[in-house]
Amino acid sequence: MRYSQFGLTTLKEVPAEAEIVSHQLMLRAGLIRRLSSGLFTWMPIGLRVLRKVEAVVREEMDRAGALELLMPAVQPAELWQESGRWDKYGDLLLRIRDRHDRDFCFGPTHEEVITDIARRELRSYKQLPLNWYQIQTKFRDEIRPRFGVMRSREFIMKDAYSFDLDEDGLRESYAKMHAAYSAIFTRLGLKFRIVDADSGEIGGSRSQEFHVLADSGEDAIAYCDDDNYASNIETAATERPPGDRPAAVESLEKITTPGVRTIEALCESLGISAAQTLKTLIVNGDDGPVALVLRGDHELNAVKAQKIPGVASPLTMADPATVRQVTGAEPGFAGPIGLQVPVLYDHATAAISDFVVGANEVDAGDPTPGGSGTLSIARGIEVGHIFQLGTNYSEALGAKVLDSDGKERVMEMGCYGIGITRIVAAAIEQNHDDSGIIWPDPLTPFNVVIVPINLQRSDAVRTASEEIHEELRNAGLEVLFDDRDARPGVKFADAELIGIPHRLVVSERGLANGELEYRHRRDEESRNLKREEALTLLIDSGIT
RNA sequence: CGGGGCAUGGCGCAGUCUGGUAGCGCAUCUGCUUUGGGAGCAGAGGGUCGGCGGUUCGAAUCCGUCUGCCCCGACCA
Repeated sequence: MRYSQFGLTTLKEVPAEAEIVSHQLMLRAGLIRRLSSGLFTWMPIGLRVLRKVEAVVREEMDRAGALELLMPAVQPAELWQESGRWDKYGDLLLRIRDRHDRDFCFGPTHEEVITDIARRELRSYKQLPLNWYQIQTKFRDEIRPRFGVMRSREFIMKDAYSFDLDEDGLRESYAKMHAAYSAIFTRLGLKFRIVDADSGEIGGSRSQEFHVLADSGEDAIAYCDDDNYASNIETAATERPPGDRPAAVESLEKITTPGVRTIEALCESLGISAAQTLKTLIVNGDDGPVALVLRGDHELNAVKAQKIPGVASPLTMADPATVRQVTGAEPGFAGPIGLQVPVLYDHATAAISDFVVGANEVDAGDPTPGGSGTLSIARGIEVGHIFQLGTNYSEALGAKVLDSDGKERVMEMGCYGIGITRIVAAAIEQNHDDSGIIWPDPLTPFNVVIVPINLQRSDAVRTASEEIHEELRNAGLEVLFDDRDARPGVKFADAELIGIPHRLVVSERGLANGELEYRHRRDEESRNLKREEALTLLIDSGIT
């Protein structure tokens, strides 16, 4: 591709609307342009990346035996009423009315449609197991779209739905998708974690999320490299539990928990449930710090908390130094015992006894965060989610098959999503430097960029550049040939901004020695290589 | 939806408080020079200052109203 004919415009300055680095770089490198809040156009260079993601996903889904289909983006209200979600889904659902006053929605997900297909198409257990998937544009009317394509309203998702005769089958289908997802994110060159998640409103028994690790991630996840433990840090708010507090049966006892800073880790190491612990949060109050004590499996509700007299509004957490001063311990080991500041207990704590709390002590042997064998907290971007749905939808819509005994059985369903558009942003969050994007090979819009020096004046450079362009293309590489009449600095800067992994500089100086200058986007220095050596390096590098 | 902010040429901004013929940088176009890290000189084009209404001799500027966008929160692939 000739740069002069590619219509690519890059931005030198950072657009004011972009908060996080991936959003900034996607705008600057010309991958996307915003149309309206949460709506983006994928420009040619961005679309190339998007297609790469799709291709990998498609290949691995096909390999796992899933079958691609394409469902309508617009769905009739009746199906959603049948599943009960027309009323339950809320404002996230974009509702549309047609000229006959019939209600539709722009699909935010496709459980209803696929279940409808299944009940029409599937009659016998012999047709199972079956896994249908599609790569589709979804719409969720997000309350607050932000971070560019990371949380947009319109987005592209790969969603798959498995159908099995029984739970064993479902577990097998689920395991296959688990493996396929791992393969996909590995192939895309992304650092990711699989975390146990709450299955949320969709329901079902088992659910795991695939998170690409990035500081800007919206979810906090706790993980341990040693035992593959990982979990999303999630929340639930409750009413005051009924009944009286059971009498304590154990006496106060001090337990040492080196390196254990989170409730999850605590429960794991002690073999208890989070509901049997209390956590103590130090927040800023109107007159100095205040301690808030919650049940360990609960999350602080900031809106409620800041309405409490004495608690500063808006709610802010005390900084680590204050926590140390108030509790005499590192953050993570705070407890309500013996504190000299006001201590407020959430009503849910009133109903439990024999609980575990922080003792405001620090263990000398605390390993550093991220050290091997200890729990770490990272931020992650959720790019995939797999669920064992069970019979929620098949039951509601009556999706049944006959088993080998000729009896009707409601099918067991699983559903499996991957945020295609979000992956592009996540990949950039993980792969960039001060100059711009650094594409992993599987995602890059072009494998190699040719930067000729003095193209307009040097016949030697022009001839050589054209030949190299041709040769690399014939070898199956995607080549961006920067044939613009621009100064070298401009071309270098753009090549780095848009993140092409391999760069070849063609200059008179080099050609005189039969050499090209090669530099990988991650390299500090460039290398002068004999022309054939350079081309062979690219062609043989397996980047096609 | 609650709280905060912004809206001036394609992008980034000044001008608004204190009303008086709209400006800067980048980008774009033309010519000449230049060509290994975002060139120089000369010239050019491009803005009903988000919309509507009001105050005023006069409004980007003051008042009202609507719309859009961004940030914080609940929600979420």
